[in-house]
Amino acid sequence: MGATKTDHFTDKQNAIATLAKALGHPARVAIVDYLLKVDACICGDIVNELPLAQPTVSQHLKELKNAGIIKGEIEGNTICYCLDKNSIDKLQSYFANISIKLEKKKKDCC
Amino acid sequence: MGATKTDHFTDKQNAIATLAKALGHPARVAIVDYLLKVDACICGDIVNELPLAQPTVSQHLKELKNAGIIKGEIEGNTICYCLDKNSIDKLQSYFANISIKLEKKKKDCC
DNA sequence: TTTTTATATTGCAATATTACAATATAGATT
DNA sequence: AATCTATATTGTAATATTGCAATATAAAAA
Repeated sequence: MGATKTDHFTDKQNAIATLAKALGHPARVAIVDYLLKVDACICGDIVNELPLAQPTVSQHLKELKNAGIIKGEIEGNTICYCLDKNSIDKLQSYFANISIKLEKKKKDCC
Repeated sequence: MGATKTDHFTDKQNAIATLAKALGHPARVAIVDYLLKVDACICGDIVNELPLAQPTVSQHLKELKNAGIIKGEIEGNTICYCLDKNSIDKLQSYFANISIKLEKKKKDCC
């Protein structure tokens, strides 16, 4: 017990959950916001932007990368991290679809 | 250590993280999918739809409710759970906004 | 009123996450 | 080559999450 029962759900459900989970921490949302704000890929100063120690930031970046929210390559002693539009679009369309279905429904009982 | 440093981030970042975190588990995504599929609010049979024990499902429902993804009221020995369109829309517009900004960018270095 | 039915709560064990100090790594600079 | 700089990894402690058995709760049905 304690481990998520991933194999009992559909691939799509797991995929959405993985992406959502990656953004389920304010530091990682902040990283995404920062990547958008600077409008660039090379963000060597991201550690200075967050109220967290360098290893912690590195760990959060790793999780975002593992989940597919960002992609990045090592370039010497700097890093090139970019948002992966494909993943963002997956989330966007998932929620847009829900929203549309809720709009049609209107049986607003709660 | 171990606790999330919530107070170091903006309210919006925390709000998005809370909503995303709630959907960061496939069982909770499955619950959302099911609420959409049945197109109704009263979903007493949700326990039978998931590969999890009743207390576990109850706990996931509680987390979805705490995060604001669903709203619900107790009605006798059945439950009326609905998706909260407001929360879904928050997520949808957050990701739509990111997507639009990424579209404009085009400096696809990674 | 007793029983049934459906959901919630409690308690607990297994696992995962969060955070950081210390250290490693590797390209850039001198 | 030695040093600097930026990021990654390791190890570890604190906390959170996941899952379920056992139990509680409360309205409905008998």
